[in-house]
Amino acid sequence: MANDTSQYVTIGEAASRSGMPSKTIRFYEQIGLIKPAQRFANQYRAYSEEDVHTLSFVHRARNLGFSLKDIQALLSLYRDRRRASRDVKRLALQHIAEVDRRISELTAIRNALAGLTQKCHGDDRPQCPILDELEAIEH
Amino acid sequence: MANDTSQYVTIGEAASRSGMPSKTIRFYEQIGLIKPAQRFANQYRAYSEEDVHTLSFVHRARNLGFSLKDIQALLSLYRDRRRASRDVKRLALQHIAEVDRRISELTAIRNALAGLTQKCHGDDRPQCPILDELEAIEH
DNA sequence: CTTGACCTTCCAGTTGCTAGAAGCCTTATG
DNA sequence: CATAAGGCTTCTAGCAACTGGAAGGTCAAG
Repeated sequence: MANDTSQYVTIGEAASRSGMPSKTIRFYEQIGLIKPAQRFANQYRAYSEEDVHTLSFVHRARNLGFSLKDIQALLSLYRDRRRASRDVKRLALQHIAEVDRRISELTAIRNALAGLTQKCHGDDRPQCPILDELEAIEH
Repeated sequence: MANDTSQYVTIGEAASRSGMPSKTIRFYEQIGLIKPAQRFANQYRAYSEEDVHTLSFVHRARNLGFSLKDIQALLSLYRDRRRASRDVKRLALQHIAEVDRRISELTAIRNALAGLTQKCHGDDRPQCPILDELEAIEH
């Protein structure tokens, strides 16, 4: 396994090259996101350049917030030579819309919270509008 | 249970008044976030005004994105008459910081994706920079 | 020859629910 | 009075997307 000119690397190498923990790689294999790795004679998983490549692809897509389901779709588009960029773009645009939704949701939350905290003394006095407004007694 | 003047309501009522599904209320009880509900003679869960109140509190806090762990802390501060607003404010500020982090993360993602999609024709041609850059071959 | 760093498998736990099965309780209607 | 609809009960299992740990095999160096 100390053969630098070898085509194949162990999962640890693949992990550090792709930026994902080995555990995650095994997990992806287990759930069928990536195809079962080849094996060395000693049963260790063996990854080719291309495999590492695919792993990086997955890693990047995850970093962009694509779900594993999305990634499955992206991977099959990626492997399909006759893929239409239309499909890829549609997926990406959908994802952007989703992310935008999340952002505005979080922004609303953030502003609500900021408003509440501003009204809270933050000292030893027990009075705190945050709890009071969370309570929101209607009477 | 047809007694309108009763102090106590069933889980369904509590659910619609607090805005949470019954299932979620049972779940919160199960994990110990809220204390076990009292029971009617027929074993149905019985919720007082105050209980419903607490449930609304939890619901609001969830809507503000507080984790159940945070809410546990908020609830105990809320129940503690000698609570200092300092503690509440600290929790809220921490949460704001967390939300801000999430927002900028998502914004970065969003921008990266927007950049990629802009370069993608989105037609029948197989060429798509989204996949290419996700790939990010270094050579 | 042993140590330590890898690797293997399998199982459990995380967060915050949600769905479903199987069965009891209550009310309205025929 | 039977029965159907709806709400309630418990329990179990599943979702995403991992992460951690146990128990053990393998390999290179000292």
